[in-house]
Amino acid sequence: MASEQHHIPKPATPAAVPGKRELQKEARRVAIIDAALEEFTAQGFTSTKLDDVAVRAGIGKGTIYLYFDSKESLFEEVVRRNLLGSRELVENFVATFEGSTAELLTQHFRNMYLFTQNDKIPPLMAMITGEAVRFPALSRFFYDEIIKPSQELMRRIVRRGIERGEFRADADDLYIQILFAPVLLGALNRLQYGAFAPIDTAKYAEQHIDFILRGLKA
Amino acid sequence: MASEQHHIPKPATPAAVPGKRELQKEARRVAIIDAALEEFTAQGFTSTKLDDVAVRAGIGKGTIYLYFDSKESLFEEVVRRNLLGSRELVENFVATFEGSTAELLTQHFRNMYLFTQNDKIPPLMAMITGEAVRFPALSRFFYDEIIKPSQELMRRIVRRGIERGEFRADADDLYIQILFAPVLLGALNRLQYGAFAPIDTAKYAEQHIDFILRGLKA
DNA sequence: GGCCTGATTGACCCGCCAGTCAGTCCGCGC
DNA sequence: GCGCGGACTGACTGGCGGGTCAATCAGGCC
Repeated sequence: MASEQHHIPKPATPAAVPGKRELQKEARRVAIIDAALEEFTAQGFTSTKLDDVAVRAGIGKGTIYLYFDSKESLFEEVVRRNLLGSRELVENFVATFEGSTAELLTQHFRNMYLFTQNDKIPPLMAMITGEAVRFPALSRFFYDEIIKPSQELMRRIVRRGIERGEFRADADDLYIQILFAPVLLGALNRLQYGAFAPIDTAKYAEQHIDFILRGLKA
Repeated sequence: MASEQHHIPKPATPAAVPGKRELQKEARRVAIIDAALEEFTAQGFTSTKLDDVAVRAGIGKGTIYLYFDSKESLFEEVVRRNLLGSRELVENFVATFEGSTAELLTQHFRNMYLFTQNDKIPPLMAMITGEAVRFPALSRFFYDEIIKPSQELMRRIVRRGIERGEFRADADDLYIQILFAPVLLGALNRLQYGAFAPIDTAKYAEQHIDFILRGLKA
């Protein structure tokens, strides 16, 4: 604070030459988030010790605080990183699909099931559900970023089917959650009861898709 | 004891001192469980302080330990008390129903929706989901006592429909979760997103029931 | 009233852990 | 190779909360 910047040592083209430290920083950040995901999903938010996160990430605890303000903000970042993703990709797929809407719906649901097969996802969902009461802001974020767009996309598919005469017209105001629910619940069930009541996800998915098509057809 | 301030009991324990200690004990037990339910569902398991439970129950913290071994066993008892219940009643209703299976199914689902309308239930479900990782035994208990019987009952209804020629025969090996899921997810959704994305549960329920009947009919 | 016994209490103990910061390390520019 | 400054560390602190227990209270009985 004693001096204004009388000497700017910044070298040329900082973007082109990341430098060892720059690379390190992003790698650290990712390592912390990954480690935190592991710990949070295994222990739950409150029971997770930042010491354990640090050990898993191979760093000292203090370092976490160079990258994140608090345990809470780390948690939010974990959710953000792991759930936001392929939205554009999926929307594009739906927008450009050329076959029948039944096929589109089938493929779309298969994709969703594939997504929830990722081992990280169900524990994350469970955690968000469990912590929802104490993190209403997180619920809101989750709704705005994941749930709502997914519902809108699904609604678009249903409308497409109606317009083409494939689906019954009064499906237009159907609560989209009714279509979705088995995907999400299936994921949670696998997590909670999978050990002693295993589910054949492929069969489950096909039955579900078949069920939906029956329910929607004109 | 010179400066002993009279520790007149709180508003609790009015003049009513008719019964014996036995009655008092059961009442205390219930009071603790009720208070714990409130706190657990509002704060989550780990964040709930037994001091707060005690205050809410109008007793001292030490008293909780006269009735329960630990915070954990109190938690399990809360779940037990609030979710086990009307099983016989419901099974009897299904067993003796005389109308069409479509009517039976409709009524049964309406009952389930009614049950999940109880304000205690969704937070409890959310909590169980959230704590599942750390309490696998609770998951097991929950599955054996609630999920499995519910699924078996539903399966019986589906079979009844098939036998009477109302439902398609190949619905027999359908994953029952697919039918259930919207009920449970609806409850969780109301809890998590109800504040900013309200759901008309009655309409949701009717749409869901209609959807299921379409999916099942012969 | 006096006494016994079991119920109740809440101050206290103690381990735990989020968050801090003084000290150390090390890449980088010169 | 040298020293600056940012990156990193981990011992430490402060408070929190589960669980305990010595002290106290009160119902029941004579």
